[in-house]
Amino acid sequence: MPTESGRRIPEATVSRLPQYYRVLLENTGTGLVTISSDRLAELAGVNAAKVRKDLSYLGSFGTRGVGYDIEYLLHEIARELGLTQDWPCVIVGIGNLGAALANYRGFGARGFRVVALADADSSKVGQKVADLEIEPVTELTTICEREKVTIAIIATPQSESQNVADTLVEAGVKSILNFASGMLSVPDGVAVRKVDLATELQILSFYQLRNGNGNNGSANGTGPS
Amino acid sequence: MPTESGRRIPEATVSRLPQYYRVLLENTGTGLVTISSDRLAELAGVNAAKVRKDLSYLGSFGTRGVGYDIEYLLHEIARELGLTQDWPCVIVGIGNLGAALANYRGFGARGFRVVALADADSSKVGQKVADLEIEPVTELTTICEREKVTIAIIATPQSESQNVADTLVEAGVKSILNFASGMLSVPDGVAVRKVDLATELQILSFYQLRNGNGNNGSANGTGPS
DNA sequence: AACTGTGAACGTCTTCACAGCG
DNA sequence: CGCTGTGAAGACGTTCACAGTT
Repeated sequence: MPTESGRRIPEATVSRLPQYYRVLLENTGTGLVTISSDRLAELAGVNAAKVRKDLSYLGSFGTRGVGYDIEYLLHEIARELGLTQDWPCVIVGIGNLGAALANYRGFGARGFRVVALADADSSKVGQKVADLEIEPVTELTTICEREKVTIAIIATPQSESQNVADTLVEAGVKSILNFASGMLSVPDGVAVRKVDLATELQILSFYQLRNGNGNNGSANGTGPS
Repeated sequence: MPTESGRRIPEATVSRLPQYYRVLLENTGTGLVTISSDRLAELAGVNAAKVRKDLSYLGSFGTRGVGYDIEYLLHEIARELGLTQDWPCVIVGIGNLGAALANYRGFGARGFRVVALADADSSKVGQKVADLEIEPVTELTTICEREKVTIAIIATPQSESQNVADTLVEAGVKSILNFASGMLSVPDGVAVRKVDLATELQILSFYQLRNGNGNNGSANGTGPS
């Protein structure tokens, strides 16, 4: 895992930056100019020391005795996460979930525009979902090039997911969000994040058995308050 | 048999058990009776030592020189995860995502039955989705009691999510899968897992910027491959 | 010989506690 | 004084390497 510059940001920190970002966004327009690590921690549901350490990886732009300038911090996090850029996305597999994702307005931060939809089912091809026409998955390479796709969302059945991923990688896509249940093999340099509903439910099931235990998964997760 | 006193299973292990379970399921009916940690690791996309250590927390039921009996292992993992039981689920918030989840056949393991749907929008109440009639969210407490709901899925806008969670907790629900973007405050003893699409995309965006970096997320979390 | 089970080493993440600055 | 930034300690997770078992 090569790191290009001296400033290596731990993975755990990266996965929390979006939470801080959201909290900060919700605090703009409230008249508040600064926010303390304590307050930010409370709103994001984490420990204050963790907030300070996380932010210190981006540089030290808090003011002692005062806190962090909200606007400035937002800007810095956005820059670090690449939210100042436009990332055209394609969704592959327009079933229930794929269609819901296509329509999902809550993709939150701007910059993630769904620019194309693809499906293997020829009876779906040509239909419109969220103002986009579904294209045949056989055209995936062409689509990625035409739309300069950088992020792909796979919402196909698991049986197709590896093939789709291979095609995407071939077409130069470097980031994949995978909703299919299996693991994807991709070359180094391609990032994959997985969202698996069955897995989440099974983990909850475990903690349900062990009740009275406030534990939960942390990775993406939420801590018990 | 190993030390059997403290059977505490690390959280990281719990979050991988569903993956092993899925892989094992896919290997039933292939004539194979046993599987080695090496093979299981390869299929699950993890390190073999990790597989052995993870499974050793459940007890030691591999056979040296041979591997693990697939059927037996499946049974043990299912028992540990509580997949032998029935967990009635309610989905709150039947928008695009909630409806897709209601229709989602891929909830994978049996046992997670969606038994009720609720929404705050009165124009949706009474409509049928996935053969279930949408009920008013004001009835949530009644619904949970009537259906003996153990797991709730929140797919409402963030603004409603905390209220919904409070009601669910009040009604005795101990496990929540949260698709809304914010954090939920819940008492100890209630498990929350969060799935946030915007967060996932933002994390991918980060690694997109730092390209050439072979990093990726693991099951839920973030773990370099 | 093949493979598991596990102590020990190592690396990463979290938390504490306080020095340092405004 | 209030709050950040951070070294150091500790908890947790992963990986190695090999003893032990069939």
